[in-house]
Amino acid sequence: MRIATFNINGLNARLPALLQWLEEKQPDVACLQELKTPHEKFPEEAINAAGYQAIWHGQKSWNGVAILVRGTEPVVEAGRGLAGDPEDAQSRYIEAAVNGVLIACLYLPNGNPAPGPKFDYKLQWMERLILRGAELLASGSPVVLAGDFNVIPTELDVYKPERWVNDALFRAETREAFGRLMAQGWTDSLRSMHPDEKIFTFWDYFRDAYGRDAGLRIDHLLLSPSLAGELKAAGVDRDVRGREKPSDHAPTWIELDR
DNA sequence: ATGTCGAATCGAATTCGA
Repeated sequence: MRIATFNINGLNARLPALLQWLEEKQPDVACLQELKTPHEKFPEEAINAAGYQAIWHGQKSWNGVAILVRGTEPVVEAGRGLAGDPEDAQSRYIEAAVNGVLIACLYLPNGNPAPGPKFDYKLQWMERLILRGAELLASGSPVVLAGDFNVIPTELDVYKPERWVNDALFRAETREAFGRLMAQGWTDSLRSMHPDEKIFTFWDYFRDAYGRDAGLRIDHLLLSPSLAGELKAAGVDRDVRGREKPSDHAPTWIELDR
């Protein structure tokens, strides 16, 4: 079973790129973030024609998440939205059960500029995710937390750490909260398969960041303890970032033995 | 500070968020 996460940065603008990648890689599950489209403008027919069923949580202009599943099996929906703040109108979280695995697709807030209200929102959102993570682990179900976490976990995950120490993606508060999530027992699948490699999943559009390989590793697939032993491979489809009209993220994937 | 995208707007350029 192959599960991928891909911040698409505008689903309708990027639909040809998405369809090409799905056709090439045929992941069993694809978690998408930054759809930037309202619910009713989701390109469901094109995605169905590509062989995928989808559930999504859209929003006008910003955010938006979706889970695509290959084949004819309907997606069993577990929920939209992250509990803990009834005032939160941003579409950043969706869960689905696929082949016995609970898949959570998330788009964690960027949080810049920091400090400030956007950073506060990010940290509060992380606390809510930590609570949901504990619930999911307590359920005993196999779980994958997949998405754009907007968190650079360590210095190995950024091309030039000293430039990012005050950025919301790398600040001490952010890494501390991410560390508390990980301490629940999650496995960082990319890092566990490649302990010492510099691996990036995002390259800014500015200043030819991709050409200079000035990237970040901020897209993650975290595995519950019950799934960690099933991890067979993990990687990044880097070349997708180098194509025409690319997203600023590359698809990131794992292969599970199931 | 810079730079570049996508989406939306009392639009044909500007803003917002990233």
